[in-house]
Amino acid sequence: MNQAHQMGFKALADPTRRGILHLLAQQDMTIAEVADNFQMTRAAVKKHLTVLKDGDLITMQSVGRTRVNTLNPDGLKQMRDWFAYFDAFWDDRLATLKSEIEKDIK
Amino acid sequence: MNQAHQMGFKALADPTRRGILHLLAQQDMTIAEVADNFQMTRAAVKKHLTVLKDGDLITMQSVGRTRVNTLNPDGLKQMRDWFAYFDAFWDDRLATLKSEIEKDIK
DNA sequence: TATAAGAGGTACTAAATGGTATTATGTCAA
DNA sequence: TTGACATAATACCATTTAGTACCTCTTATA
Repeated sequence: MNQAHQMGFKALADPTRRGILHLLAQQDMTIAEVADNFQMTRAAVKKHLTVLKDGDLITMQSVGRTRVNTLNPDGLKQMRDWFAYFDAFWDDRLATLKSEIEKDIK
Repeated sequence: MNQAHQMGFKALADPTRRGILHLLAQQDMTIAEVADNFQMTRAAVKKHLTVLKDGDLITMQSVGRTRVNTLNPDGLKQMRDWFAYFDAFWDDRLATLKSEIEKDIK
């Protein structure tokens, strides 16, 4: 359950990888095309893509001799859903009520 | 902008820290109380709390000789909102449409 | 008031993990 | 077969994590 989020959150913890996700949100890209958008070697970019794949945030598909990387909406959605645990706090009125109750208890 | 998320995502990348957030969602806790819920030293837990604070996910308030840690809903909300960038993908119909269009292009 | 105990803060260290570059090897289409 | 693309292995350096030890500050009490 919570363990499923570990790879995903680790993948999101790097700014380069979040940048890659933004790129792939625009269009699918090969490794070389992704690498063109960053000042680092293709090998380094490839490892970031592997981390994103392990985090289930993208998928890879071989097309001829290239490999196309595609955003995985399901994986991203699962990450977003982790925050649902805190839904009770989003509503300011509920949060205020909660803190008032806690004050009374003390 | 995006930089603001860096500390937050780094804070969420650790399972212990996510566990701490779940604890604090139940009730505010001192450092010692948080540490009682994990099999690691108080010093280690304290460091995790500092990371969470730097990520704006919790707040700390000194009360006498104790320090009370409180969940920061605003910080969590900002993290969740990062995913809004991908809103176009949540809707399965849009995603399907997108992939169909791409097929046509190829 | 003096002092001991409790809570927290920090510096230092060691181990583990992560990021990148380099180099070498493999694969496939023109 | 050549060149573009991809993968694998290695090495080096930076960062992260957790533990130990010692420090300050607050509170309680002899």
